[in-house]
Amino acid sequence: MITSIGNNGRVMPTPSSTDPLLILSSTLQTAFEAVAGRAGIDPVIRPSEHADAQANGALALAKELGQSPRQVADAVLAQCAGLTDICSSIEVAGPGFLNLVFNNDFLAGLLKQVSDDSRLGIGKVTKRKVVIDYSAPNVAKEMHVGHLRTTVIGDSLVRMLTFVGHDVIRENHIGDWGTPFGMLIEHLLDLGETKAAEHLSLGDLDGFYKQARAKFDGDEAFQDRARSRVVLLQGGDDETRRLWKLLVNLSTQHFNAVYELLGVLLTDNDLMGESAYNDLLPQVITRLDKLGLLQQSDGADVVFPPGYTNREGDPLPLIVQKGQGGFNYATSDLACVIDRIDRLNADLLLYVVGAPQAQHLSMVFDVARMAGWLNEPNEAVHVAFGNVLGSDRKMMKSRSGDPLKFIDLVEEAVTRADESIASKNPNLPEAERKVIAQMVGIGAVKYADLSTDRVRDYVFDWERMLSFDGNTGPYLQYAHARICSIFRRAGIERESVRNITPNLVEPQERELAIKLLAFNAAVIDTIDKYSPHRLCTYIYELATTFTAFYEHCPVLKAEDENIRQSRLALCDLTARVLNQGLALLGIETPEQM
RNA sequence: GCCCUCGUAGCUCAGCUGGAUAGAGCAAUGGACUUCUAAUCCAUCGGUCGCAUGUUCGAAUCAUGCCGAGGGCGCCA
Repeated sequence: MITSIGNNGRVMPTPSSTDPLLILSSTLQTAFEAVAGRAGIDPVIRPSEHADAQANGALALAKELGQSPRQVADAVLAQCAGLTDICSSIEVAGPGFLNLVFNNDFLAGLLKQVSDDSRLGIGKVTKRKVVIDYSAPNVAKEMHVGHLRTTVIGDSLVRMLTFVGHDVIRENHIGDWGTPFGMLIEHLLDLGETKAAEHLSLGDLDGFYKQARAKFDGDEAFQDRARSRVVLLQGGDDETRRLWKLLVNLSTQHFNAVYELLGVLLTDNDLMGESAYNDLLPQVITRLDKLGLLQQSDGADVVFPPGYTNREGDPLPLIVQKGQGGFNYATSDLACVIDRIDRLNADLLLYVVGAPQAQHLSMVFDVARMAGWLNEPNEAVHVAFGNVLGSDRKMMKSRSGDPLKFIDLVEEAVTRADESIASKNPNLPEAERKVIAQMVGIGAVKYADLSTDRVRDYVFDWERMLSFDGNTGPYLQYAHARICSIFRRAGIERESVRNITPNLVEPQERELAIKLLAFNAAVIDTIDKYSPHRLCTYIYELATTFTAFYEHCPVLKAEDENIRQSRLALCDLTARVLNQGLALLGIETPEQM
């Protein structure tokens, strides 16, 4: 099954789609075009509160045709005689809307198609080579809540992009280079390698960093040592490189432990730290110079991309080589663009980086375009996210006060989940409960982060994150667990009901069917905007629609065997979509909780 | 001073490719459990969609200007 995306990023309907709204859209388009007497009319199909769907196209077309919207709607309706296999009812309503009610057999047939499809109706898209830059913790620094966002959002985008058929390259651009390493290496030497290794392997990266920083700030002799150590490091001195590598390895071990605990896909193979681009940096300058883009400003080498100004209203430069001759992050970000496009042949570069970097990245992309390194159809996108705020609504900065350590956060979430499960389901053996608590606790943390619009600031709240009510991970997992429980209790294999075409009678059954068939659209929309919260909203709506069905439509106690079989099929498909949807967010679904 | 993002119910958030009466959850109130796991469901309560003007048949959604919050603005990354 192929769902193609047009160059406007929107989904174009294809006959093989299992999305009833798409099918309706392409079918009604013909009717609208017949009335308009020209091609390219959008019927403007939307979900509706007054019917299963509504077509708003008549209102827009009325002016062009010099008729009233209701006249246009009536004319379109007259063209829809052949639609009876899709819609059981079409009527004109209000100022000129077409209210459409789907034929039950049509919906049931689509459900069967989705059920027969291991991809649950999610089509593959035209393949692109995508490089996604996310997580990016700093060596010898603790991962904190800020890293949580980029890591969790990036991981979920990786899963979705891969699933729809893109070739995805993960890059973890760790901060493993630059001036702080002078002081870090000198501090390592002061402590002694063995003691430093013990210190760092305990995961107390911040303590190590702070000690080094304190010495640097208060001790001039140490400052001198640190500065000359940086020179040695950048000059490629063997012993210095060895010590540097030691620091990097100890840190990445810690990162890997966190990634594994979180169930994030990043591994050592994805490491592409700043140091990896070191050899490319001089080239960036020479190439910009050859292109005539390089200018001198206050002793630094800079490029002036148009459209940026500083406080005084003067053109704002992107500094690519400092007055002292050193490179900075602009240089290395430009090297990244070159490397990702030239060496990796990527055509889409995603940067899951905090919103405060917007101007910097925008300038880097502009300079890359000016230099001809980034051309259509290749594109770079800043997948920006907002700050993590405390309950006081102030930014949670690692500097000020006590930073919330990543690992402590996850452990507390798991502990709380464990306590909840123990109290709600005391018969569950402890070993099983521990496994489930891990899924629930970590799922809660991830879902809390993913379920709000990423560009907005995010209020970090223990209570809400771990609450088992409302739009939370545990609620969704619970809906899934309840379905599994039905099958477990009845001793029925899930696979055994997959040859059944459901019979949709009750309103809750129809609602559930329509929601299930919207999965593909939700995933495509989520990817189109790089906004996981859209998928979260869909899954939450699916779960609430399911629980309404669950309350109103008895499954195992259904009045006859056909209804029972039909409802079992609906349950199974719902569980599969919940499971797949949450999997695309990087969240696991326990079978009981 | 300039630029960017955000402003929706008491709280936390959806909705923003313009469509009918703006939706959830939490909190508050009232119901439904010898259960297909009540970690749930149903109902009630709660909103000048920051303000104003404009575009349009139609604006929470688009444009412009204000107000408020946060962020960014030359050698940290």
